[in-house]
Amino acid sequence: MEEQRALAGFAALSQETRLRIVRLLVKAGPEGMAAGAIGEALGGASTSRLSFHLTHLEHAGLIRSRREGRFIIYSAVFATLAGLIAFLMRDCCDGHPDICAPVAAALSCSCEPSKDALHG
Amino acid sequence: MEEQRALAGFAALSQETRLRIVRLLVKAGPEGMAAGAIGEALGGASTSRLSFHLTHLEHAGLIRSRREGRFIIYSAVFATLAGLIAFLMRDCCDGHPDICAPVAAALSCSCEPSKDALHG
DNA sequence: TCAACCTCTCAAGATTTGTTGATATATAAC
DNA sequence: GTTATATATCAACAAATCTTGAGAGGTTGA
Repeated sequence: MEEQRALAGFAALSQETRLRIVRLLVKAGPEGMAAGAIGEALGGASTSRLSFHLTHLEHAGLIRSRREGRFIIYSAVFATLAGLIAFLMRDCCDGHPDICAPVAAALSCSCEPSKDALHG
Repeated sequence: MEEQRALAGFAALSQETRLRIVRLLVKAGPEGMAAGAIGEALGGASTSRLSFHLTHLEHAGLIRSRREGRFIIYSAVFATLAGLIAFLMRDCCDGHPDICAPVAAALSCSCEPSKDALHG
């Protein structure tokens, strides 16, 4: 991932509504959610506001959309999330994995609900 | 990590100069770098501008500072980086690790220079 | 104490970003 | 084909953010 793309990604995640949308879609997985359902889960954002943020996120490559009948379904793009993390941590610690081990630990923890020390 | 802290973190990372500073300090490791050295590496940002962004990053908890004589040394706070990633990916995929595995792969790759598929 | 050095603070102006309300497009049902 | 549903677009205003330039705080060594 190049710098400009990473900047767009972090900027997209730096706004309350958008961060909530991404987290919602990360939980939802590949199936995704309809725009309306996202708006409901977020508790009543106006459609124009929601659309503004969804467009912003899609343009940043963090989410993607597909049409299903009247609905537009959004889902998280995990490759972009992975790219952001890799960009941030690339060449970390000058090749001393022990230093950034906690970062890796935090992530594997998220993927395995049983070890929930960091879930609270 | 709570939402407001995560938002502050992503906002801090969403600006070109600040993202470069963080990546520089991630590479530098716990030893860190003096403010002046950071400014030089970034290629001539004015001291007030540099100080503005360093303060912003420190306030977001992404970096920390210590004084050494005339110099102020900044270093990355890896726990905060870990927290951001964990916050973003928490409860991902409704408990199906296979879906977000690429994210974990991207990170472990960063920590082990030998597997450099994502380093280019 | 003085001079040199390193870094921070402040105020003003320019730029970017987010919200609102009205309107437009697309699909589905009758 | 008309109406209802779902979502996107646009323009205007409000608010947050970044840069610049001037100046001030500490620290060191003579």
